[in-house]
Amino acid sequence: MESGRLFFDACASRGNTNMLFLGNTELAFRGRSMMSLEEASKRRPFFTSPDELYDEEYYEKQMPEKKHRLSSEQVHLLEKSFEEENKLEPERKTQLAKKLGLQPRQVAVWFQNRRARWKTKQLERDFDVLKSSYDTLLSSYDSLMKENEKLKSEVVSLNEKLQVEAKEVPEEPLYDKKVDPLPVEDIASIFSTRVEDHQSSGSVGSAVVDEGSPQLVVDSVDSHFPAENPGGCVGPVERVQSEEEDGSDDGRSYMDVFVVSETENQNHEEGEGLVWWTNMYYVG
DNA sequence: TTGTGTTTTATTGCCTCC
DNA sequence: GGAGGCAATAAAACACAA
Repeated sequence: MESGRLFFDACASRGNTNMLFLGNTELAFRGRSMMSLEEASKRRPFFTSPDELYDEEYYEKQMPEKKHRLSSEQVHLLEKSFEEENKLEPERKTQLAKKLGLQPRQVAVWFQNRRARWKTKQLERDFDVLKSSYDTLLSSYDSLMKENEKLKSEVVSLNEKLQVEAKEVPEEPLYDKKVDPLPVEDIASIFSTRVEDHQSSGSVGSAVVDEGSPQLVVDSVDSHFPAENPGGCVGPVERVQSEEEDGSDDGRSYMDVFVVSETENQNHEEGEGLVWWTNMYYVG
């Protein structure tokens, strides 16, 4: 009784004028109603005031059935039908309604609610998939970051080692040496001289140049000087190797030179020359 | 028993399609 | 303009812990 009262109150409070409670028949109509207002009022008189509803006898006769749940068989059949097709054509709707002993409207409402539930579940599934994908990405991002940190610390450690080693070599680093670079033309003249295949003279990778003048021999074994591009500056380094020092007895004076390339297409930072070291010696 | 949270049934209002 | 779908919502029914 109380629930029925509440039901009426709720409908009234919501201004629900579209509902009629006629005995055991609940009629919902709103444009596409199952039964017109005229038809309904022919069958049962519409109650005139809520007070009438408190009369026990009247209430039992007039009030609508409580919301009832569908039986498990009905739900099972509806579920089976939903699996086949989640939309309901009018023909299928009436067939199902007949089969289940329900109003076609109830079948339609059941499908509608079922679709809403399916959609909610689908959203949950999509969320799970996305979350899993996000977690995987996050995990690989984390490991990349760790790897990055590890590599950075390796760089730092190697730099420290380099600094320690730098202290052990000559106090004045070679690359700080101030030299008067030879003009490019002079270098070009040096390297434009005839270059013999040093292999023929027994010294692998070396070349003897211009037999007439003091000969500059480029020892290509230690050289990283590109033979096809001798542009740049050449400067002597203090070390002049004597015959005694290296134990050789070829009658030649040795000197180390370094070459600073000014070539545009070299791979070096702006303002820095790319330095090639080479061992040269004059043939005296 | 009762309070509370969840599920199910149903309504309402809006929108789209024909 | 009617039919039907959908989102939002109400309310009954149900489940369950305290």
